[in-house]
Amino acid sequence: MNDGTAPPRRIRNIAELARLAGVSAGTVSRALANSSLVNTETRETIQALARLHGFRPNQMAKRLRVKETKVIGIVVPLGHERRQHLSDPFFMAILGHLADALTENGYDIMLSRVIPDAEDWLERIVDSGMLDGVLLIGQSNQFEAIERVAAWYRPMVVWGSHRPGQVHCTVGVDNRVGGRLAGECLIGAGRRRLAFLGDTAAPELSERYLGLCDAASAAGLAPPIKLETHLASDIMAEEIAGHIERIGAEVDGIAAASDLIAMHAVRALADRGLAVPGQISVTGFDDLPLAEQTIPRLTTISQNITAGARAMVDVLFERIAGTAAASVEMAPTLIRRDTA
Amino acid sequence: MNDGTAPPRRIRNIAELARLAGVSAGTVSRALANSSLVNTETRETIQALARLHGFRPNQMAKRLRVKETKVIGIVVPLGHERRQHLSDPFFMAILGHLADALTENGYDIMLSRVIPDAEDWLERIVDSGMLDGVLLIGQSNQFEAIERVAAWYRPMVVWGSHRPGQVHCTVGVDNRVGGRLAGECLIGAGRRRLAFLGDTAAPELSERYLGLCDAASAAGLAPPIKLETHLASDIMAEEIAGHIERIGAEVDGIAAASDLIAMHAVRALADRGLAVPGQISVTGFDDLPLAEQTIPRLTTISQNITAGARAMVDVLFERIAGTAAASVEMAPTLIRRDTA
DNA sequence: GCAGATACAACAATCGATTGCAATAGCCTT
DNA sequence: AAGGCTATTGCAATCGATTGTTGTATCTGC
Repeated sequence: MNDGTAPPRRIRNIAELARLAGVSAGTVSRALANSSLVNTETRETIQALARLHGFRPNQMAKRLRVKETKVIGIVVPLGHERRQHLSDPFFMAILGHLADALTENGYDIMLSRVIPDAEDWLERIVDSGMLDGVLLIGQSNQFEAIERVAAWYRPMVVWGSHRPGQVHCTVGVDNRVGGRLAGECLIGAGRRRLAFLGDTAAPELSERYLGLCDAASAAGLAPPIKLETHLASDIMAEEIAGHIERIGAEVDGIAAASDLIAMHAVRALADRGLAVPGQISVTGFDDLPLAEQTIPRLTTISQNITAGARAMVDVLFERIAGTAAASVEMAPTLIRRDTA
Repeated sequence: MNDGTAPPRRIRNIAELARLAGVSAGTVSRALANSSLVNTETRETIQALARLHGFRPNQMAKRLRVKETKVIGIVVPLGHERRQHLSDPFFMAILGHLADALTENGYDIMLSRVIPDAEDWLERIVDSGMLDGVLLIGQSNQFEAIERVAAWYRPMVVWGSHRPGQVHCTVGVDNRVGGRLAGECLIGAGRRRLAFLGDTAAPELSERYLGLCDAASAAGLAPPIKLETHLASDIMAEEIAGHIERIGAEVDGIAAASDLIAMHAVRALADRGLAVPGQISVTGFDDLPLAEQTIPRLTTISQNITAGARAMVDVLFERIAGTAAASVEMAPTLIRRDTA
């Protein structure tokens, strides 16, 4: 009655609309699905009626019936990190790309940040009946749990490291090579006393450390110091500051486990009057868009997040379709900028 | 037969488990829900059986039946931005906090990044039957669409500006005051030729610009120049560089619409040999964790994202419960650091 | 004018759980 | 011993759609 458009009375289900249209529920369902089984005329009548009342079929019911939810779970396990780091820029970057790719293909996204305390956390997610597939961002320290589930659940792809013989399907860069690249860069810049800044509980990060060791030993240097750092950004800052304070002049080259850590390190070094790259060189890891905008610009190892996200989605779809698509391992590259 | 634990034969639904346990489906349902209606002994038998077979009831079916999905939609409308900016650090920061608060309360999160081309994009989300409530991050240029839906859909809370008389419920800072604070800071630093760097299509950002104008006119200055900038980070960089190139010496104070924009601006200024804050002052907006880690540290307007996210969730729950909770407007504060 | 094909729509089963109600058995009370 | 409780469990309806099967006009060709 308001502006020509008729009563905004809300319709709650197909049955009601069917009654209104004088047909059966089945016919309405087919009409809304644009099935050619229903007469063009009635089809249009019904669609018009639906539009008029702003009716949209309940997705929950539909999905229950057709056993396809069109929802993909994106899960971030925070095993070695009680504190949230959903706001970690790397995660955000990859999430953005995943969201793009999934949305394009008509899938919705269910986001879970999980603190794996319940032991069967992954089973619970995978088995909820709400998801057609799962993308795991990072292995954290949950390698076992992931393997266990991967043994019977196919549509799952994990961002992280690939260990020979593992069951679950991963997409990621060769972290060991990445670590080596960082080391070679530092050594090439004349640095001899190296340190690794990060948390080695996660396999990805531990591989990077090993790569750094490879480079050091190839150059005949002592194994790099390991400086543990949590990933939650608030404590990270002071932890890093503490490390820098402590190791000060003992170290002249820092390979950070991520760009974010590298940024904090550069900041902390500046606070203590240590010039980067004048006195100390620093490398990051990830090559986030941000890395190019800092002062000084970060020298870093590129993960090609865009391609990685795309690969994860492609592989996932293949697995949903039934193909047993294999893991993807990409080559990291060194991006040389200002800090090393 | 593998290690003492019995056959891993998978059970697909409650009926199957019921047959196995020799009881009816209803009893199994109650047993798994730990209802006191079922005998303690049988209850435990059933639970043990479920555990043994790794059975977990289908959530889709449950949720259809009880008409409560325990899922909240977090939606980012990209009306004035075709390109994705899910990776925008501000969005990521608030998403992290929202995820915490929702997960704590037993809710799952459905993430949608929407390009509102379909006209009824929001109706479609809200009406899908998949969500108990919706959190909208930013109004973009979709004020009308949001108002239209808010007229009949209660459990929705929007991060953004509150215009007098609007229907939909918002949580956010007073952006106009924030803009004024930025302006006053720049003027207090002796700057007289101001510019606003950002996209004024979104109401939040436009308010910030107006606040900046307030400050300028109060100080008897000419209205600040408006420099339009897209929010997608890849084009943002060159756009900002272009602006800086063009306006160079004409401007001595820049109020950026966000911390990210401010960072890019500082970077672009450095590239052109303009010292910050020596020759030009810059302010950001948001006070992301990052703002403290850049070199030089960003002077910025704080949004208190933590409190904001918490407030959004609180208000949303009240609205889900039926209370008509009102909008929340927080006061922004100036965080004085190095850039202005 | 009739067999057979065609087009359309109604009927009813199904997806997998939840839950009000009815039924049964065992126990207590008087 | 009969009536009344209580503790358990089974039965069946329900949530809201989808879809295979069946039924009935209408139409075609001969």
